[in-house]
Amino acid sequence: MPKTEAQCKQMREDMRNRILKESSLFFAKNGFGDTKIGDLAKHIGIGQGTIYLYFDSKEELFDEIRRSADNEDEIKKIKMLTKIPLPASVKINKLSEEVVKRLKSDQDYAVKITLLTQLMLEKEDEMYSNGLYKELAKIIRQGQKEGSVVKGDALYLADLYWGCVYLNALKMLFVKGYKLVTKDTLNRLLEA
Amino acid sequence: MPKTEAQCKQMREDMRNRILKESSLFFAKNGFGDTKIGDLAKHIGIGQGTIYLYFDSKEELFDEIRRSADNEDEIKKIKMLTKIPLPASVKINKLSEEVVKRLKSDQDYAVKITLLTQLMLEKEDEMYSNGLYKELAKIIRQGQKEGSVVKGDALYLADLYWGCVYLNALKMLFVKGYKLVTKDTLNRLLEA
Amino acid sequence: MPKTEAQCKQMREDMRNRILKESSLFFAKNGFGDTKIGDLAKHIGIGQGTIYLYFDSKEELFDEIRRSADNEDEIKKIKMLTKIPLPASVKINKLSEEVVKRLKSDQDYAVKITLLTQLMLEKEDEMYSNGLYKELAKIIRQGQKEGSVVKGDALYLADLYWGCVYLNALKMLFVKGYKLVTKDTLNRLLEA
Amino acid sequence: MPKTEAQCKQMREDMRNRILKESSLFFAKNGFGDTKIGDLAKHIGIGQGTIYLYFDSKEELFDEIRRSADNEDEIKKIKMLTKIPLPASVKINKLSEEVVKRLKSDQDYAVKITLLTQLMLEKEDEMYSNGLYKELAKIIRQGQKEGSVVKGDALYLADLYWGCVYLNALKMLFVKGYKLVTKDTLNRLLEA
DNA sequence: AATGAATGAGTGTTCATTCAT
DNA sequence: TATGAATGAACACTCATTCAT
Repeated sequence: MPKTEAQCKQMREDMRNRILKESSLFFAKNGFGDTKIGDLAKHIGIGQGTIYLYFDSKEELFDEIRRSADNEDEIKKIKMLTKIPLPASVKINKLSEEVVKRLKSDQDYAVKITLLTQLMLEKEDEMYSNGLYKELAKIIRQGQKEGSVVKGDALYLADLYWGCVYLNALKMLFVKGYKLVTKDTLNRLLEA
Repeated sequence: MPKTEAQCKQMREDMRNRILKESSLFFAKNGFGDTKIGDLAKHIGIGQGTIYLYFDSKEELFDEIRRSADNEDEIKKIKMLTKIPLPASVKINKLSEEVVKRLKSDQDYAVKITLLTQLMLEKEDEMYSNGLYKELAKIIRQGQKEGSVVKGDALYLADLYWGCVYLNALKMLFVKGYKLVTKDTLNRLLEA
Repeated sequence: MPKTEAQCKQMREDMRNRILKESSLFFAKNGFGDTKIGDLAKHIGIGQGTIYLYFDSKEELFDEIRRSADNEDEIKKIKMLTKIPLPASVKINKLSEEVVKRLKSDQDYAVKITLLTQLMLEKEDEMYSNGLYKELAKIIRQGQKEGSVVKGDALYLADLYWGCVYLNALKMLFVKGYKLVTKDTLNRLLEA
Repeated sequence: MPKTEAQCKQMREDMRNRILKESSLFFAKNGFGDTKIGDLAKHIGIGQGTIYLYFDSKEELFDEIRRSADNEDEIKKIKMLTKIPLPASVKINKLSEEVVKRLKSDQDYAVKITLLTQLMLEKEDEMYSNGLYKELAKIIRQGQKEGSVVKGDALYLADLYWGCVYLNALKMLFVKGYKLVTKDTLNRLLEA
């Protein structure tokens, strides 16, 4: 008799997450067309067929990865930051600190940022309606009132900031020993 | 009516350039794997076979496009700028002005920047030895001596600057009606 | 410059029909699951890819074959026979004669009958509402009034008749040198 | 509580027969290629692996099923009928009666007949040397001498008779609520 | 003994490349 | 020279079979 049902479910969940996690790096680096299921399976260390036990098709796997990159966790975090009664300059510093720390320590974060941005680029017109953009723009506007943030369209500045983050995420994935952006440089993008 | 040999040669050259030009947009946007020869031909408005009269393979076409993106023209321009006896702040302003103007008016320029950066990302360790980086770094060092440019590793700052340019190129290709970076914002990336 | 558009269209139509015709024998004999696209292509003498220039998938090809087996030509023929003012016995004799003649000379006819019947079997409840059944049933009822056809439910008798035709079609495909049913035997299935 | 060896053996035998019985319907309806081991297991209500505890491969299972369909029981029965000193018309009537009764009451019989016929069709040239054909042919010849059976090649008439039985078996499997052939109709196929 | 997740050989499908016209 | 139908190698996907539990 095999494992208990709970164990079984757990194992399935684990494998599914493993595939998602390992695949996301591939897709982020190579895109859809240049990612071969065979390479993917070999890299994960499983049989090709196994992937199809958890996902209906390569496309579904890709979509699922993008969907999980597009989840709300990041947005929630920055939303919370927005609401706390602090000067914008402190909020921005906290944000930059967090971003740099995670980019440095967590490859998954870099992957997520990369996929998120690529997704945004393809959705064209939705770019400025993205949650991250909108929340950061709020802080920027607060900072502009407080005089700590440079003048200019808030979404334009948010785009500058997140763009820089994206590029650093991308380069963390591609360039071995990349010299990551510093908290101060990120802050300076917005500082008055 | 048989054309003269010169006319013939010209026509061949024209078609070859047309294919290069039209393809580069596709490759810049979709990458290698997601660009299909069939789609390419349809977009250019020629038969699939025609492409193979001018290029041996998809790979050769891709390489040729990257090679032509990687040519020395841009580097020469900025090299000349480096050598002129002017304050660094003026040089940087001229560079930013030129970059913004061309990004705005010339899609080919955006394509070129995009391909160039993607090429660089794949060559990993060569990143900081790229000509554009090195030339801009010289100006940055000059500016740091003159006190007009922010402190910090010159290549790190050059990376920040060109990264921002790359992102704007990318978004010009993807996002319809994208609000391009201004000369002043670019300058501010380096300003003390 | 390639052929004229009309020629092109004709060639495409020819190839499509060739694939349909050659495939139908395979599908009729082996069913869907035991028919391999590779074998099919080899048998037709074309590349595997060619099939996909004319049909979206193996399934679509299969469906198309069944659809073309299910067309109305046969039903129209027998419908015409139904309407002619003749004794039922003569009509039945004409029908049997025609069927036997075609089974003998035309493998495509045997394939058609085979596919048609298999299709009917899968549609379960529609069996007796099939056109061939209904038209033959009319003649049978006429014959029963005239006293030339055996008593009993007309559709039941039509089923007996067409079943026998189906089996002979099937055996023509499978058994080399099969001794085909005679016109007289077919007639006798219905004779009083 | 460990069972006795005999119990164990019995259980194995039971499961094996269960698999054989349940599978035969699938194979008879769908053929080899369209029968998936996964579907089979699900239908039987056991794990896929279990099938492989009783059979070495899908092919072996299929062969075993055909072999058990091809066993001699049926032939023995009709052989006995052949030998009894009765008029052919009575023998035929008994046979038809038996066949109709079993088709009506016993799905396994329909499956058996179906598989048997399909097996025969694939063996091409052995068709007329099949035991059922040969035994029925003997009765037919007896009947022709006695004047109760229609003239014509005995094997040809046997083929007509068994073909009709096969079709009814097939339709019992496929068509819900199929109106089975009657004893009288079967008899009439051979009657003078 | 029974299970069903994992496997990979085999099959279906795509697409870069060739070639007859 | 230009075309697009044809090709087959490469890739996506399925399913018979294995195996850890």
